[in-house]
Amino acid sequence: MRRYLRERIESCLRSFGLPDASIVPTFEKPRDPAHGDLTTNVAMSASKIVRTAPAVLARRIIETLQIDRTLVDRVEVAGPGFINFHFSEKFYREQTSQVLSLGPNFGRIETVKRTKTQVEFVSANPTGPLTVGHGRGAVYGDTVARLLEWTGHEVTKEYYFNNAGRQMRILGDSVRLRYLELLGERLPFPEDYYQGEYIKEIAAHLKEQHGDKLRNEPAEGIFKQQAEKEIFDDIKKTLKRVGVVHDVFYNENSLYESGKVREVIEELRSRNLAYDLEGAVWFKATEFGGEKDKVIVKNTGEPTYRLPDIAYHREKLRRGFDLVIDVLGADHVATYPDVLAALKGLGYEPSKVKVLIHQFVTIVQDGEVVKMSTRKANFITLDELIDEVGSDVVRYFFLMRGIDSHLNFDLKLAKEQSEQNPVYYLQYAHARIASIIRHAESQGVDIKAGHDLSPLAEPEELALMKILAEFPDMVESCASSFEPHRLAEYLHELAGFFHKFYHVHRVVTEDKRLTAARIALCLATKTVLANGFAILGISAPEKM
RNA sequence: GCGCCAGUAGCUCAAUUGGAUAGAGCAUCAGCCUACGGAGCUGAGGGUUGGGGGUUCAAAUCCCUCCUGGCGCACCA
Repeated sequence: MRRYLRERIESCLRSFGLPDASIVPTFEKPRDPAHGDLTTNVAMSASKIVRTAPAVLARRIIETLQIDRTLVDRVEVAGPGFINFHFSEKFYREQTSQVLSLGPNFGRIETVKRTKTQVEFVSANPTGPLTVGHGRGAVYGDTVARLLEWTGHEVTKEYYFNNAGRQMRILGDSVRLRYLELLGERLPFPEDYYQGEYIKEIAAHLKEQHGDKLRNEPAEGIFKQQAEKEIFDDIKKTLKRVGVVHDVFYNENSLYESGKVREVIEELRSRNLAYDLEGAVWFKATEFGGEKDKVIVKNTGEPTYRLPDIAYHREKLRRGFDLVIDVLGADHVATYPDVLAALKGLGYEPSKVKVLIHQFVTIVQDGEVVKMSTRKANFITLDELIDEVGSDVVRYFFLMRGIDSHLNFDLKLAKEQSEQNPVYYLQYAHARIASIIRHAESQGVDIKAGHDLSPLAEPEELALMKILAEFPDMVESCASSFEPHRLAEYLHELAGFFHKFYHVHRVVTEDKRLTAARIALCLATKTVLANGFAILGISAPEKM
């Protein structure tokens, strides 16, 4: 509909002698329903170019405008120069029919050429269980991936990790020390080692399998391997519990083994973007507006994290992705400008990389803020959270808010209120519809009969049909702005419109025509709810 | 000191990305069950959008400045 109106108005502007693309009309849904179904401010933004008062220009536009009057009832100029469009009931009935005929695909954009897109998220190294903070990134990244899949992207969900390096060495040694403790040795356990219980469990498994034969094994051998394996298994299991499954696990080590890291250094050197100083290799970040140059290889010969990050992102673009999305926590804000700068320096298009940063989750338990640190193991794990409130609540809770805001997660409250969590408001609407349909069937109503929607004319029915029609635009706009929380809000509103409709009107009555029409409306609502839930990754219960 | 994010109702957060009278959920108060699910519906109170300046037809939204909180500012990841 937006596209149609835009095209009509553009042709109208052309007839006034305005060059193409000098003004692109945009539409929005007015806050106040009295202002119509869609509104445009085109007359206000064009008034300067045409040197005409906005209201006068708006009037000229609607006089010239040629549109299908069976779809649009009324066009009017209002306020300082808005042009408001009031759609016809026929239009909304057609949209609702669309929902029914497209079913689970309503809202999906089918394009001939799908954009090849990668979403990288979670990417926590296997040093411990996922925290609630990881959970936010996991659920958010996954939902962005789902939104993109719905809007013409071919999506690869990727997890980048590193099982080498200092932290993993410490992890292996932590397990070794716990293992030796189990063998009865009394050894000091360093404070900066991994304190969590899970380390002891891994050590216990090793003792079960190998007895005391590992007494003289080095930390980096079997201890580290076992730790990595068990922890990674747990991470994947946890992710799966909240519906997150990655397509690719990309190991940083492969970038060294294939020589990709070395290539990057050499290429940067040959482009005069890297130089040696005090035994280290530096990247000229200042060439790209950075504050200072950055070390990419330490004087020990070891690369900093920056270098493989650059190599990895270069590989992403080489792999042919048109759009690369990185979901990062706020603690990584400082890292990506260097990567983007290096990509540019290497001749790649940095605008293909979109970095989405989510703010931290603050856990509040018993009125106290719990600081999270994997090493100190005083965190609430994502797994524990799922145990407490369930996957649907976890996902919805994380998705309800914009990623820019700090998320205050009062654990006690989440546990106590899980019965009346906002997500139930949505799911209840779905279950209620399912129940109505069961009831209708028991009364002998043919659910699959054709849908003649013309008996629907009550305000609550029209309001419901209107909001159903907005779903595709909503999905598209949430996908392009990477903002799932707006979809969550939309679904909340939709559920509200349904509850109101239900409260005022009885669906199954003696009037067969009306019953059939209202059942169709119910089915359409159920479909849109279910489609929205599918994007958010929450279940659509038939019963609760 | 510098950079990024935020500051909106008692609390947690929205606000169609610059639009018309700033909205929801909890919480508080007052109502609604003889028929399809009351996990619902209706209504009330609650605001100088952190402060101040600016930009324009229009600012919670953009710019400047100050205040407060979070996260960063490694030859850690």
